[in-house]
Amino acid sequence: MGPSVMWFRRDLRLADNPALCAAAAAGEVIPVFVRDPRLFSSGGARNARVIASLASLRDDTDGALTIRSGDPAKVIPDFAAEVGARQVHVTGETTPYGRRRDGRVARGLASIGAQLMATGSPYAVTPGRVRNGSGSPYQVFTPFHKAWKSHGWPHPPSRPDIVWRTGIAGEELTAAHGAGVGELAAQQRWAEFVADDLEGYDTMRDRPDLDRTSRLSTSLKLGELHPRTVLFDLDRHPRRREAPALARFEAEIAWREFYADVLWHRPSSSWADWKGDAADLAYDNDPELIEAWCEGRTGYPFVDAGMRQLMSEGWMHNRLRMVTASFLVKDLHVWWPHGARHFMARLLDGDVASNSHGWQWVAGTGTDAAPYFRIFNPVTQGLRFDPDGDYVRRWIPELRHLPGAAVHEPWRHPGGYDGGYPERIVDHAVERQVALDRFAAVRSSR
DNA sequence: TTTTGAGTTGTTCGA
DNA sequence: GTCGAACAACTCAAA
Repeated sequence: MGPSVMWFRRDLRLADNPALCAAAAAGEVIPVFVRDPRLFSSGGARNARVIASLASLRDDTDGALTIRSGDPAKVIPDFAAEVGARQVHVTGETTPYGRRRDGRVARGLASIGAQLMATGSPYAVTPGRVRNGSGSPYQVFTPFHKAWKSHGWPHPPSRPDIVWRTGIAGEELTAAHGAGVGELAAQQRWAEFVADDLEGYDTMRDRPDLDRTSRLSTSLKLGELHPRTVLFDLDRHPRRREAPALARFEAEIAWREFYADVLWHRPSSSWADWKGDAADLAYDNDPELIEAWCEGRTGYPFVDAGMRQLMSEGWMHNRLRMVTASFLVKDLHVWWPHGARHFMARLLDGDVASNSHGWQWVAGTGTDAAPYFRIFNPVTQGLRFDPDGDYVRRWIPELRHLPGAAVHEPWRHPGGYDGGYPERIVDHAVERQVALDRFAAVRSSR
């Protein structure tokens, strides 16, 4: 039997990797990663993060990981022919682009007498598998969650003995190893989170000032860690005292799986309204307001702090993702894909399913969407979830001279603008009413 | 087929 | 300052 190719994509790990097990079972393994210009064109920080993870994976494969660039539909069949492999193993892909791409790759391979072998997926339960009593996909989270849980998932496979074939020519990795990046770092981060931050997660997760989330989103996105591994560990966690925290973390994983399932059934919902009845809502899409939002100078400290964290870290706390998204959609009257695109360009953990459907939830166009009257007040949210103002001061130097919660309302404090912080670009109370009126107009026209 | 209960994350107003 | 009600109906899922 000849060698087989293991084409890594959203599964940059060796542990709990059924596709890699399948490749190893067939004999010698040649690992490859393809830099697809379609996915590598935007966002320098994201590329750097992927490249750092690849450097780690290359070490873990005894240097065997080969890097190629180009359209996978050409690169992969060429590579298979070059190394004499009849099988290319992958983790199944579920995103709209990934599915189209894999279809083209499979046809390219077939034309040279080779096969694309898909095993598993980046999810505990492969999207499309969870169905309701009448065989339809779920459109509401809670029943999905219940069914998803009872569907169950297999025991994580143990790491196979792999014979890597080294010495295949490829491209150099242009970035140095990133500290704290890669499969081992993700496993360590998960273990640390369970040990230090899981207790109280159910309530603390909402506090951006305390920073008590797992910070595993990018590792899950890149597949340095598989959610099945996480769920398996949670199931076996001994401490009953932490039951609410365990349940909450599991539910967050379930949300990720739910949105992947929703997107799988409706690929167009990545950039179009899932629920069409908001399509005739009047949006302003004012470029100047959008730019102010992107750059974190709306004059609402909590919103701006979130946007600046995104700019600086390529990550934003979940509470801020909701608050900033609500502000763009409800206060600035911007159609959600404008915001979703910006998030995707900046977020290291940017995942089309979670991102688009998180935005649609806020905008009221998605599955199980927030009621139209649920409009976040950026000041109230700041006072509630950043009560001492520490998060705002961390990201907005212009407000560091204000003590405590005063940073949330510089307009109420003498000298509040002495640091050069901008005035509010809109009046929340006014724009909230505008948003409500526009929803009412759509309703009455139906 | 019909019915029934329920649905992530909020805000404001008035008693 | 605290608390409950109103903000709308609609659709989904399951019995």
